[in-house]
Amino acid sequence: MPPKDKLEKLKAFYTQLFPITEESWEVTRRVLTVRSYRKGDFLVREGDVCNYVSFINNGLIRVYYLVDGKEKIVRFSNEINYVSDYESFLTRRPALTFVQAMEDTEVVDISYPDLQMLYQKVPEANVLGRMIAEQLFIFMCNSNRAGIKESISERYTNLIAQQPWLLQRVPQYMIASYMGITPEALSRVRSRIQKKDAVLVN
Amino acid sequence: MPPKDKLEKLKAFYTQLFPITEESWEVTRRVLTVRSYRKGDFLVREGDVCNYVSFINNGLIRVYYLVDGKEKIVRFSNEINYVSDYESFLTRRPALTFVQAMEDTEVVDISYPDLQMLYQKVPEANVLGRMIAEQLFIFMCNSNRAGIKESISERYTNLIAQQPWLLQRVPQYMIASYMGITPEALSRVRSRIQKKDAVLVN
DNA sequence: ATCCGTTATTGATCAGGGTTAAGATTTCAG
DNA sequence: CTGAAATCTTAACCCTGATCAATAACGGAT
Repeated sequence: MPPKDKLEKLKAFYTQLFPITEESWEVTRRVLTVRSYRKGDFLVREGDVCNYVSFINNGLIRVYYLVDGKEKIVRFSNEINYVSDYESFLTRRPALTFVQAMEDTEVVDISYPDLQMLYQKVPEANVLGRMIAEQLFIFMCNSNRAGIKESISERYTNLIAQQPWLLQRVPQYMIASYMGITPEALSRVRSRIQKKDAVLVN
Repeated sequence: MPPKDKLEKLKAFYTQLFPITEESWEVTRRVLTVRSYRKGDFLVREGDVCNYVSFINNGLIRVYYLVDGKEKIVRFSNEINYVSDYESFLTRRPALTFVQAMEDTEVVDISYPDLQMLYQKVPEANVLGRMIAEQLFIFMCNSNRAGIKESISERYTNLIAQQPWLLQRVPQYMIASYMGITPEALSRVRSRIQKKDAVLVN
């Protein structure tokens, strides 16, 4: 069982979503594992069946597809968030993504069998599992909509407005990949934005 | 309370996901409503807060964004599936989509407050709610991946392989919209595919 | 059968992002 | 501080799908 101080963030995350009784929490604690990754380590590789859902205590992780030798990033997850190839985790089929630490990262994770056990033994687990799936769904709706309704320069400005830490912690060519364009295209977009800003200032 | 025969498909859908006790089902039945839409009717309009999740007994429904006066279809749902602006439903914020019947359609729906009541009173409801959110998530992963990994002609051939009924029930310009391209572009893709097929036959 | 509105096809041109290549800038280990 | 690797920028050209426009095919109503 992991030490209490490593679980504080996770417990706060939970209780903010749904009140959990002390007994339920004690049952849950027993199946949690603290794990550390170094920058560059893989949590999941394409072809693995993803066996864990990981709550990030600190650090930064990216999820990407490899298409014709090129990385197509689909998600960045940082501290106080979950990360997983949740699709592979749920379906028990080989992952089609890579999940990689971009910084030294500490996570608290739970295995698939342990989570199924919790779903049976701890009633609140189902509520939490439902809410987490719902939040994932809402997040995906948002990023889908960004792809459909926004121009590339709008997407970029919105992205850095919503997740300003990306600019500090993620190289631009990965932000480009996340936006579905090449680094060159993003560079052009940025210079256009800068020129427009300059005009507005004058 | 709706007549039993209108709920058979829904009950079969549920029990296949998770066994539900007769008592729980009786509680659930009481809050279900059968509703009919004519071709062209809207279940949700942009700006409405979506108040229902609807299970489709029969018919066909599309969900789309309106961008610069143009419809961008994001989902087709047919019988034995759910439809809703689930994002608006969950967040209780105005919908950003339109949800419209493409054929005369009969649904069984549940309102937001009734579903919250079920989540509190009927333990299985949380399991079902979790599983439905998980399935939605998996579905979105799949369509995201199609957009990322597949060429347009691959997407088209996969689409009609996976959902052949689309071809019969949906005009091509809407399939194009669903694929994120113009009707003209889809028409050209189709003619290219046909030529290739012809070559293979000879 | 005919008409009209809808849907599908085809062609010409255009625009935006991809590709390639070169150079500039930043980062960081030694 | 220095040099190498990684990252970012800029420019030229290319290619795919968008746009615009005209025509053809289809489908339902009379």
